[in-house]
Amino acid sequence: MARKQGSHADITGPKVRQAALRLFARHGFAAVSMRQIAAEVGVQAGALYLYTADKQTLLFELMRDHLEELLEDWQAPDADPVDQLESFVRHHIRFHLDRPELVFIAYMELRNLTPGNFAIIEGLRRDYEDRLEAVLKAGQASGRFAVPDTKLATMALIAMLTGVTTWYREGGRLDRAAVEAAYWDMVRKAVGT
Amino acid sequence: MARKQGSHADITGPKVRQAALRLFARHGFAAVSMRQIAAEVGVQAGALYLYTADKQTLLFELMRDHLEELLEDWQAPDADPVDQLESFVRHHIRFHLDRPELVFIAYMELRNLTPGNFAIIEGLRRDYEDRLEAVLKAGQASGRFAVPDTKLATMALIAMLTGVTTWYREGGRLDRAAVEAAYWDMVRKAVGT
DNA sequence: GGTTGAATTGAACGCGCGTTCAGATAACCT
DNA sequence: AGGTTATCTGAACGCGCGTTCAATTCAACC
Repeated sequence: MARKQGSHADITGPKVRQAALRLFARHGFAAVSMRQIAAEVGVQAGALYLYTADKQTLLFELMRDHLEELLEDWQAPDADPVDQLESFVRHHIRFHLDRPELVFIAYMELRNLTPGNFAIIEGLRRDYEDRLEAVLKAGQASGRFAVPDTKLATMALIAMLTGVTTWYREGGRLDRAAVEAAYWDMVRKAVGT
Repeated sequence: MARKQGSHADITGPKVRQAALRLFARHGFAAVSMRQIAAEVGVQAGALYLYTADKQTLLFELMRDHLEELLEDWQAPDADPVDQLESFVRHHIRFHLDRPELVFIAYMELRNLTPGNFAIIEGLRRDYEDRLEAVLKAGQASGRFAVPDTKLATMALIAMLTGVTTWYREGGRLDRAAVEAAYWDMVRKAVGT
């Protein structure tokens, strides 16, 4: 059987990535087989290789696309460092709460990347960290912030904010606006502003 | 060959756990085989089953022992909430920097636990979170702290502090004392004290 | 020095893995 | 209607997996 209705490639391709995303996030890259992904898509395992070179590439492209979208989606606004920081915090929380599975994979499956792919992903991640550090440095220089060390503060704040995905549940005690506000309150104080 | 020198059980047992710890942390539970662990110990795969019921139990006991040690190692001092919080922060950083591999496993391999084992580990983790939240609640009640939400603040602070293991390297730009001090400074400010 | 038993080997079990590829199928084009 | 081509199947490849267990080895004991 093939070509049952319209062009299947435009449908199956995204389905493969979506199934891989779901399964990798739930069970981990190494614990998921190509046959499981194929079953989720509704296809035999061999057909997956029309849409990805191999399993490793499937993982790598999920992570790369995620980080590239993250980088595209936020630019520091032309404002003072405090407003820039608030913008960063609110965007980070929104973006991450919208993509819990991608966030999970991008942080957990680094060690399953080949060295070459790892270097690329790590570079993208560092670009993102540098964006935040630039804001902190600007604020520190202008005397608006008082952080003990901008690099350490960058890592500390990103870890704190990203952690929201580990506990936040839709429909829980706090809604997104409350979560955003609470994190921003803590970040604001932590940097001494 | 057997019993080459003294009692081997006392030596091989810990070696098995150590090898599993190292390999699970480096490559992930699902990506490590019993044969790899055995090779690291210097033994055939079958011999591992003298020291563990199965691979799952090996993972579970590493995580359980780690969390139980964490819980045993810190009790809130009889002091005001600010000092309790400082004690918690400094202990958390020290304890985690001393055991980066266990920390990594305990946070990353949760999804590879069977449901029963997962429930036990999650219970231990919640006990630890409750310790911090109790401090925050006490500080909030006495007016020393001003956090937006004690549960959210608990999760935010633990995520921030645990993140230290992802970037800290021995012999790097900052030593442990500086790291401890910097995190405490940010935590102190974040809770509004 | 013979016996015991803890410690380990090494082979075996059935199974699923990632990946390849020749062949089948069905939608499209002329 | 017939040919073309994108899409997918299904079988096959060699390999390593977690786990079991009879047989073996050798330090310790009598």
